[in-house]
Amino acid sequence: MSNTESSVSEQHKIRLEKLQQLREMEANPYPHSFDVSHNSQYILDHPELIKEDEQELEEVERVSVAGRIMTRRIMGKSTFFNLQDSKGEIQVYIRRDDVGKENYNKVFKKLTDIGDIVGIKGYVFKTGTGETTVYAEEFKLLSKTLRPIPIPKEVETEDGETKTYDAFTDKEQRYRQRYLDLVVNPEVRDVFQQRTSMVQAMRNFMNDKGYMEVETPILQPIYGGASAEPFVTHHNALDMKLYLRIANELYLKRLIVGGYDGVYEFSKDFRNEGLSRFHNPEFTQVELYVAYKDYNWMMDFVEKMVEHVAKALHGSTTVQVGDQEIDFKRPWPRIPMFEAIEEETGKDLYGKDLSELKEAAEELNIELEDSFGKGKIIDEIFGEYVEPNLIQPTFITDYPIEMSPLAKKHREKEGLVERFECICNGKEIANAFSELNDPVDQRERFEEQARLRADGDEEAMTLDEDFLQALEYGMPPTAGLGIGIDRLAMIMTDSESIRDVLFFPQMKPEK
RNA sequence: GAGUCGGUAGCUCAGCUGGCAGAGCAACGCCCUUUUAAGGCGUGGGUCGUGGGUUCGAUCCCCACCCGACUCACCA
Repeated sequence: MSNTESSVSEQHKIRLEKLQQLREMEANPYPHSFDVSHNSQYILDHPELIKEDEQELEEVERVSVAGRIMTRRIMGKSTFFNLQDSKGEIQVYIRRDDVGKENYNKVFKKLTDIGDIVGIKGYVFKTGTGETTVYAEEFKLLSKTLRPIPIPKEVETEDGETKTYDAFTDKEQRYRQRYLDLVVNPEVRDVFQQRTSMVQAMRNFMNDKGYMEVETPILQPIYGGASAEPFVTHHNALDMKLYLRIANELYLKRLIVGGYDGVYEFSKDFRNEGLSRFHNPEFTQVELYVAYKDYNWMMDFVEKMVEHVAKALHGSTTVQVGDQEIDFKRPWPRIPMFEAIEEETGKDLYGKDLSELKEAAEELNIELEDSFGKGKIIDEIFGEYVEPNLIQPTFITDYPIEMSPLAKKHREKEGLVERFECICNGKEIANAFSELNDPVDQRERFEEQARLRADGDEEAMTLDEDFLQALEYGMPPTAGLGIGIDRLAMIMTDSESIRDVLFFPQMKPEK
């Protein structure tokens, strides 16, 4: 929307005029700073700040608060309004005779609007109805808003419930103008606070173990580490094609070759695929690689870390997600993939060849494409019959080798690799292997991927010669892990859509 | 990509069978010094998502398109 005369709303025009008037009376509508001494939450939590009736004014501690005017009740020469800061809301009482006639009548009453950001200095008292309130001795406009903010009204009903009127609910508007969503919907601020707490809990957990947080390239000449369609870009000076990473696995493993015992990275990854309530083109994963460990050790680690996260966020191992209660208390069940499939479908697919798998898939009404190999067919059956039923956190272990070109062969079971996924609420939240460190085997796996690509599988991995070279210099036995941060955040915050845990989800432009 | 539903004032929403565009809050003017959806009296505010069509006349009916939500299919 442009600010041309014809397109601004009536209310916008009125505020532009108010801004002009403020400038003419030399009341700066955008001053440079304001000393804030207290926040709303602190004041409400500290009743000793409240002025007692018998107390002299000089003895009372002064507070200065700042924030946005949310509601206003003007009663002539005095006014109550609610001020919202980063921690919550507090009521302010302001009187003409305390803050000055011009300041009150003109600047505050005439030229200040709901939504404007103001600073207040004064003391804390309790009103006749018992509400802790800041009594304003000084009032200062800190930022004049030009657009009306869609502030909802709240009222407490007789049975003590809070009823909200005119809530800002339009999802499209909320996603496009997240800043307004955050101003107006406190539960949205909570969700993002929890997301940040979750990441911090994980970071602390890994730091406590002595693992090192690192940064690896986002722009990669060869994309790898996952099966996905990449975004492509171009470097002008080098005149070369570059890809936005779809994963950072191969770089972190190079660092394990380099001698670190444990490295991890919270990484934005990019996949050029469809959008849905579980998929955003850019999303966050944490990947962790630990030397001298295997996937059994990693299962223990994941259980401990996620249990720790649940406790850090909710003070308990249980989390309410929709109408399900999910309990992250360890240990979690560990079920080999083929056993899980047999349990749900009655079919034992272990050791079956391609034509037998195709037959089984048809009996199970799975639609197949010609390019599907053994791994893909098994994955389809698993995704259809098993995954959606796994609500409580569960490790599915020992995947077919065809699905996992970077995982080490199983030490006992032919045709399988030492890989697990953690499924929770019907979705994968973690994926891990005993990492393949045999450079000869790894080269063969890449070559197999090349054959799959030639047969039409566009997501098959590309051979990364430099990575192979790194393995040829020797990588210790290593356990590797990836956890989908957005997915885990959805579970931990009981959010139905990935858009609700991303500040700025991908949207089409409005026009 | 397919299906369903939606887009009307700053916000939340009505709008009948096609006949001058409505409400509450917000805004504007006046009154009001312990209110809390404060209150009282009064006033203004609209590209009805966009573009066509039918019609004397379209927010309403028809066609196309844009944007979104949800469901389904592929990827985490």
